[in-house]
Amino acid sequence: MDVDTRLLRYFAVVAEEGSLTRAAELLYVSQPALTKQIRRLEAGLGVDLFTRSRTGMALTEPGRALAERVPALLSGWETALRETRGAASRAARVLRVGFLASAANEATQPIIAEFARRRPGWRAEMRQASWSNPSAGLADGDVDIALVRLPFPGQEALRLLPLFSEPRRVALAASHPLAARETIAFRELWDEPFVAAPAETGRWREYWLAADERDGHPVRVGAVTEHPDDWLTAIANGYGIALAPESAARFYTRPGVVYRPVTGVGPSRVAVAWDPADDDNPVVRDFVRCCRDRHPDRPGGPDGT
Amino acid sequence: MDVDTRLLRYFAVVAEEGSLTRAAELLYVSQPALTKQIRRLEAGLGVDLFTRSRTGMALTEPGRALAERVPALLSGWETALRETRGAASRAARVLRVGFLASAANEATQPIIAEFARRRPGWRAEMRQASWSNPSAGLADGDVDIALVRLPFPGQEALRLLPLFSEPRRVALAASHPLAARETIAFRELWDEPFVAAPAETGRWREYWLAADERDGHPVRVGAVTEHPDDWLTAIANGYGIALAPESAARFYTRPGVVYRPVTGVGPSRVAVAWDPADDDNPVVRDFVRCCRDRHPDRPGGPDGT
DNA sequence: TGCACCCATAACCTGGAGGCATGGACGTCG
DNA sequence: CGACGTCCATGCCTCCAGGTTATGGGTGCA
Repeated sequence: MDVDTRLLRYFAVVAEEGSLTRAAELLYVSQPALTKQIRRLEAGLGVDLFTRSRTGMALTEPGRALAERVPALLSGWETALRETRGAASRAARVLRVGFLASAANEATQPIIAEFARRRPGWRAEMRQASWSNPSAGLADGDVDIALVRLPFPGQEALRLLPLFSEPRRVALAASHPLAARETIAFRELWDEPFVAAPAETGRWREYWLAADERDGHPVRVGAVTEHPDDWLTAIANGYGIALAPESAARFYTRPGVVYRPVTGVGPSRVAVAWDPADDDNPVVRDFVRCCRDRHPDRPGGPDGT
Repeated sequence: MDVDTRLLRYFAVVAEEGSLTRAAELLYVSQPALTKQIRRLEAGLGVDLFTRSRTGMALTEPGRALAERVPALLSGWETALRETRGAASRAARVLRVGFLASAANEATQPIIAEFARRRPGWRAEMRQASWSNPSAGLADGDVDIALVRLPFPGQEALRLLPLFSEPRRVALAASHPLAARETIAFRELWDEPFVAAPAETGRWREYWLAADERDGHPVRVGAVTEHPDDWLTAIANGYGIALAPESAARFYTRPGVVYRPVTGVGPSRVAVAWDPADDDNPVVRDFVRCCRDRHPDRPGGPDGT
């Protein structure tokens, strides 16, 4: 009997949630579609996987047996997928470089240029990640190397080479009362609503909300965004304010959004990160060397191309 | 990205064969269908898996990476499938008993009856296997225990308890010249065409062609059959003759087919077989005990129900 | 030059997977 | 006790994926 990994994912979620309705929401499909799929799976196996009741779906004994195996199958496929794509980019002499919007800013261009010089024939494929993905795809194996901002969850499992740090500023709507100020102390912002990263980014989100610099004062979240565009829009619309690296003031400008120096929060550190499995990968090593050689020692001064 | 195991199987065969045309034949689909599927896989992965040429399909480097992983994924799924079905039959108190057409014949009924006595609440689900499957589904995990005829390929990996042996006879068309004879010496049959089992059954097929009792004389195969019905038809139509256990003369009769004693070939041995992993399975042990207790010591004498 | 062998493409058909609306069982609460 | 809420199942519709046959287009070989 053949199955689709999608079907296995569906099954796994239903098994986990114990409810078709809830699982359907998580999976972004309609409940009848899930009903049909699960029944199809059961029919194909010739086995009842769940006992239905008003309280939901409970795994049967054979259902439990299947549920034990499915995660390994799915992650096996994910691994195969990653390996295949990794092999493809190696074969094509492409280094997949993930970066967070606003990660390296001015530093990026010289690093890429240096890499092109050091590795003729190779191409660095730049992939911008959304803020829901603070490792910029490295944790998922989608890229070979990444330019990131520390700290982020999962960084312990990666190699990290810090490149530089830069002060953080606060971005706020031009119409905001504090926008008139030259400099702002962070504690003045404790009660402001913030534009935050998605919740699943954990420590990363905390860091940009400066949760550690609030003396336990709770955070107000006015909006959640994943991309610079939404972020700027949310700030311009006054949904909230946000901390941002100094270089964002040069890279992400928009009428109605201003950046102001802020005291009382630490700087942001930029690093290059890679998978320990690539420690011996000469292309990755070269890229890291490019980063070390080429990161601007003075984070100011955009240098064009 | 989601995939179907079917797609992975397709890919594996194309990778193995190095040719869409040949793979399509093996998979019983049309060549354009395979073309489309493989291209779809490549598109989904965003990776070229093969280089096409007039000589066929050669794996690329990433294609090779995928091909290395796929067998493990497929067998992982097969395992999950078996475990789930096994759990289902345990939960339903069903012992899946595989048997070859004509394996135990008269012995089967008393064994089942004894099992019902010894394990009230349990049910023995009898599954007749075709002759392309001499382990009666045990090798594939489709059944928990099997009544088989020795020898067959793969028996070394199983537990076997021989139950009894019975002489072999020859089945031939009533119109066959030798049908008039009371007894036939096997060497008289060396040049006769035989009705054989499918080639993939290896040693099992050999045994029923009595390849060892021919002094190297080559076998003529007149027809290949998988089921008793085809087998009887082939013999009645004169496509060939065949060896059969003595009990087949009682169980598989048809106008135009006669059975005659034959000298010069060894007897056939019936055994009960199970997976070593089930050595401690009390239900399997019970069934084995039923076999030991209940097999007819005198293979003759049909005893009805 | 014509053929044989591959793979790709085109046109068409069917079934499966999705969506929406609704039904039916059952507990809960006013 | 009846109205409602919460599940999962069903019916109907649409659309796409996967299959088929027929055909095209390279390329080596006789």
